[in-house]
Amino acid sequence: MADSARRIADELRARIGSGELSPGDRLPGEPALVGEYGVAKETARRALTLLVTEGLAVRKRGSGTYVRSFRPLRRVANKRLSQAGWGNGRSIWSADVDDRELRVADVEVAEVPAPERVSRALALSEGDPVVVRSRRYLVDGEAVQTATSWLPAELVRGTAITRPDTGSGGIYARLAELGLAPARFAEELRARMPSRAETELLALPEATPVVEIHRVAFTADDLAVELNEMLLDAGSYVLEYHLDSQSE
Amino acid sequence: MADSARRIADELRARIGSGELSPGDRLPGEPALVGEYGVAKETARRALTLLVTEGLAVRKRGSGTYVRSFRPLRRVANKRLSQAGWGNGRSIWSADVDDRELRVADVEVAEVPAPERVSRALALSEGDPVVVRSRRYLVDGEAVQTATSWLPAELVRGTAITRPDTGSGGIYARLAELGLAPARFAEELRARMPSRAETELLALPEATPVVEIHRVAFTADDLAVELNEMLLDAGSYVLEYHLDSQSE
DNA sequence: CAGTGGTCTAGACCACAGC
DNA sequence: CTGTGGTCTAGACCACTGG
Repeated sequence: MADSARRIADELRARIGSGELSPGDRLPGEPALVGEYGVAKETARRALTLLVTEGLAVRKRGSGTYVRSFRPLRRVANKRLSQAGWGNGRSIWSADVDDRELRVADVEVAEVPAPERVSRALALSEGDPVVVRSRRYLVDGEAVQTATSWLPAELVRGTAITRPDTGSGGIYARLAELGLAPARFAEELRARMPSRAETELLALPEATPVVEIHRVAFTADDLAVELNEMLLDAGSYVLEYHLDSQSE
Repeated sequence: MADSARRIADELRARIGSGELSPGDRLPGEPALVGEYGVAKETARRALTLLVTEGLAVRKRGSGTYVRSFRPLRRVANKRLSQAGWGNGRSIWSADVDDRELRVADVEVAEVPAPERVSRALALSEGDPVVVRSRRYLVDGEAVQTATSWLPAELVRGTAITRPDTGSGGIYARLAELGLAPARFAEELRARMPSRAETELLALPEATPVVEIHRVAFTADDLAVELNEMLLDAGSYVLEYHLDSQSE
């Protein structure tokens, strides 16, 4: 009788793995498990919680618990290289490549003193003025990513970068016009569980990690011109990188 | 009285955020919370569970619940570029850069028919023979990563690649000797919650995501010579990539 | 409206850590 | 041994979903 919750979860997991239960299907509910296995409601609940924390199921209040589906977007960090000779035999995760479109929402712009981590990344002094641009990206009306860009205010003041609509080509086109075209990027990634606030911001299902990406853009002269802090719903993305050799 | 668990978690989270409780500190236990807040033990437990699922705390059976610490390794995907002019103002997450050493353990080698996803990635036919090399990486005796490499058996049969010890320089040096030096890599990443088996394999704390990396190595002639499937403890890593321009 | 998940209580017994 | 977390029960009430 020990570990009833685990045992029930194991059986349900096996039914998911075997394909008997497909993504989107409704799992047996709490009352059903109470009946089938003769356990208390809280125990049935715990069994379902195990699946939820493994990312295998999502709960829908008032409706049921469902097998989760995974339909990621593909984020290609370096688009140029990706068009070259990589067609040999790739694509491990199939992704709805480009049917769905990223839409930008909730753009906000402000000028503030640089927080410590930002001044460090941009090689400024703490408190130096920076322009902050934050926005969210939606797919099919659902938030999948937030992004906040920080740029040295001295460099971009008076340009379209300080306005919500940066015009055709976006920030990087404007930087290029200033003679500050980004030539290199450094990305740092981390995956972790979201805070409560982040869970609400991205409307994340339970047990969904986030990927935090910090990207610094450098000009050809190695001047740091932008720090972009992104937060991605890990369940919505496959990230792709293409690297030249000597890479390990 | 509504949402007691959430309220208690909020207070504890604030005490962690303010620095009153530091990484490694012991949180008030379940009995303590029962006393302080006048709730049932299960409710106190739920409060702590909230922090655990946010990755802010870890439970130690028979001992207590502790504020979690985050001391990641830095995995630099392209080492060569990283030594160049990136010193301008980097390093958003401080990481114990290179004090700690990755140690390889549990190396296993076998020759098997290629599973579907492997044959696809390597542009083989399903069932074609492949050499599989799997191993785990330990830091301070703790598993932080597993890796499984798949190589076309026709290419590498009879070489050191089919032996546990591949010799100096590893797989890539041996491939180079065969005229199959990797010139490019394609990496695909995904972050997700681990299965139970993966949790045990990597001895993961609760609420720790994993990062799954699939990397295909190509020769200069665009021949796919290796698929490496890696699984990283997300709490142990910061991933770093360096990209040239046109990268978005 | 009935059925679902969401939260909570008060109690029980167990397994493990550390003194 | 005592205190900690780990699991479970039996019941209660609430909030939301969908027909």
